[in-house]
Amino acid sequence: MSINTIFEALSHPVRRKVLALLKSGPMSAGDLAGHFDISRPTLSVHFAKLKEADLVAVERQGTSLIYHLNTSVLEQALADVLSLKEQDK
Amino acid sequence: MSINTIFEALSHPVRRKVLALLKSGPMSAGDLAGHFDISRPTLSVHFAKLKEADLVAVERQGTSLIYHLNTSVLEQALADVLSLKEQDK
DNA sequence: ACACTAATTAGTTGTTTTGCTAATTAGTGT
DNA sequence: ACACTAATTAGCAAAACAACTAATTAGTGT
Repeated sequence: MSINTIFEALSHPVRRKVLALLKSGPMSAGDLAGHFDISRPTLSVHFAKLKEADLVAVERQGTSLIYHLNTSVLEQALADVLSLKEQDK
Repeated sequence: MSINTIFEALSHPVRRKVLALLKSGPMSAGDLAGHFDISRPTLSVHFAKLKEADLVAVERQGTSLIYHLNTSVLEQALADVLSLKEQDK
């Protein structure tokens, strides 16, 4: 998992807000969508980027997809920034 | 200083590398340029974004511009992410 | 004033990202 | 099998970003 992927994921306000919302606990895509003014498909692409960076995990619950914050990945990324290391360029 | 500006600044690998280089101490634009394969004007724009986010400070020394890492701003930004707050959207 | 060096700003171009609507996949219930 | 709900993927247009070259600004020395 490249630190670039993580920073790319963190670079958009909507995606950071998603993480902030998930901090209080897992939520379905639909519940998350309720907090934004953008279309569901657009939001879905944001979810995909967070997933690609491994910042969130998904689990299906019936017809819903439940998103969880992957706290450890986020914290590791930040620790890396504090020491300002770059695994790759 | 918006957290969005800071994240936008942190989102590019070149800009993160600049911060990493400045971690060992202040450097001139020219010295920094020696560490990259991109043109000076392009790099200059990267510097401007770091400055806009207040992640670095600049000081003129003769004909050179010396860049300093603004450690406290960086650390505050990361602390904010750890708590995942968003000052603005 | 002129030349020289350091660095930035301006203008342009190609690429990447974002966001939309439409279409598709997946699961549940009848 | 069909309808219904949840969410994603596909395809496309608009906006934002990054890179280049050329031109400009700023400082130093002659």
